[in-house]
Amino acid sequence: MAGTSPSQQSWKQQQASEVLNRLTRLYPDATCSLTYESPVQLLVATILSAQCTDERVNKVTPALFARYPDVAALAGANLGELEQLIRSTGFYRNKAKNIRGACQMMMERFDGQVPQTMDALTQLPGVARKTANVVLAHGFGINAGVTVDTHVKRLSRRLGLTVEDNPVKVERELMPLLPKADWENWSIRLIYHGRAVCKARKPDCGGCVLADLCPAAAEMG
DNA sequence: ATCCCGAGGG
DNA sequence: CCCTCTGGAT
Repeated sequence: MAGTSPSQQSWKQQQASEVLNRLTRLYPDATCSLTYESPVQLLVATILSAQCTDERVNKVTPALFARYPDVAALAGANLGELEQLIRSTGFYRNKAKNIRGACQMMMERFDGQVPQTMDALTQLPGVARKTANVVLAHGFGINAGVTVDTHVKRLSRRLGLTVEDNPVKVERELMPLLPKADWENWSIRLIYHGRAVCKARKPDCGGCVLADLCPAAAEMG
């Protein structure tokens, strides 16, 4: 909603800044934890990461990329074989169809390359803003938006920065709170912290460096 | 709002 | 059993 007062917005900016400062000290070397060697491999790994841990994605991608290493190979993949290679990541029928379909579209419309704009990337099947933001930021160094996955949404809500549930609305609220150069730093470190401390089910507020400034910490413990 | 979907934890 | 994991399309 557009009912945010200037003082509330100012508080959110300071909150976001302090959160990022502390998490940067805690996770100084945080990076994308998916294994890949090219933009298309990053795109495929990111599609596979939907509702699945990156650790599990990294278990299937070595064999997957050995068999289908690039856009052309993936565009011509046998669908059943592709499904079996990625089966353990879940949603494997949709993911296989989307991976092959995205690579076929890249062959036909994008010169066999992974496109480098939000508009083009989100035309690919199985690619919306979250996946596109990851590819743009880590594959090409382009800060197009804030990557909002399940962790970023959960922590941003707990920290009092948004009450939205829709990831696109969460992203729209987060973007003005941070300098563009910090957008991906924000997402990466919230993901790290969400995995290790601020877990969905049983958050470890007692061991959290953000507890004193987190509105949700008092209620949880 | 619902579906896709497997694996691991509690 | 239930919930969660770097979502997206219908």
